[in-house]
Amino acid sequence: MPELPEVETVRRSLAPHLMGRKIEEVKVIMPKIIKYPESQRFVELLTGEVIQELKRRGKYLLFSLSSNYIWVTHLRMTGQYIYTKPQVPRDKHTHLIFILDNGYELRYVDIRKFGMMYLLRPEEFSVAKGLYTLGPEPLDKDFTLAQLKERLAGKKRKLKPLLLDQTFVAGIGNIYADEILFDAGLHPEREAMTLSPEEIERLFKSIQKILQLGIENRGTSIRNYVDGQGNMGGFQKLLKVYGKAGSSCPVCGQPIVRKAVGGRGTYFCANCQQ
DNA sequence: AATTGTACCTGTCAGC
DNA sequence: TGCTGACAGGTACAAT
Repeated sequence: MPELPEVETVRRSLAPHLMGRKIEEVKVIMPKIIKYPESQRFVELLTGEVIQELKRRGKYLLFSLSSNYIWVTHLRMTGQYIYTKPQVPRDKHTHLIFILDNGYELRYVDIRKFGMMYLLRPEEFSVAKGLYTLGPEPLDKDFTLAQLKERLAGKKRKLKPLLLDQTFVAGIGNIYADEILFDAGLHPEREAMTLSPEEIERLFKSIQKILQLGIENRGTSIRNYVDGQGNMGGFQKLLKVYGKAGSSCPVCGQPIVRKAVGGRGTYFCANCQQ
């Protein structure tokens, strides 16, 4: 489900409620969500910890704790964190519950159970391989046009799979990849090394613009996504190509097409995107 | 080394 | 009404 703008929205919606909160109890209903350490150890270590800060890196949420441990979560397709009062009925896909010291609890809900959690010391970071190998953060100052140019050079790969590769750039998923490529006027099957300097600049600007717009609109809710308070996002109203096969391109009026590219459903305008 | 395919799960929707 | 298959905001790991 959640890509960079959704994870950032979850972070922002939870941070004010969780900062300084002590975790009084951890209830594990579905141990397989916990990847490391073993679930009993995870519970022992997390119980009594105080949440200091809530950070994001790519699509990962990072809770820094009062000890030097970091609680790492990836929501994958359908993971949600819900901050709520205990008396509110639980969704049947609630897999972990974190009881807080202020009468609230944080629930981890995940229909497809693809999500994962780790509790790591800084020197153990490589245990979460995907986090360890993450590429540059696209909205950070150190993500530059020159850097993108360099990373694209000599790459024969198609743009769509490249944007989805988290070691290339962190945080872009299937929705935003399609919206970025439409905004940049670039075909999802273009080989990366064939881009002109002017096209690379368009891609660079569209990556930042579309992700920023996604955050400003509190993410995209098509199926399951909600933030930490259970609120839907608004960016689904602004999508131009994703999920719009058969409707007309907002720029030229030609029909939007759907095609599998690198195994993922891909939407684009074959006229505007070359 | 770099791609591509497959597995992990549950739910929904279209077509018969 | 079922049933069946395709598809879904993702990535780890195996196989080429």
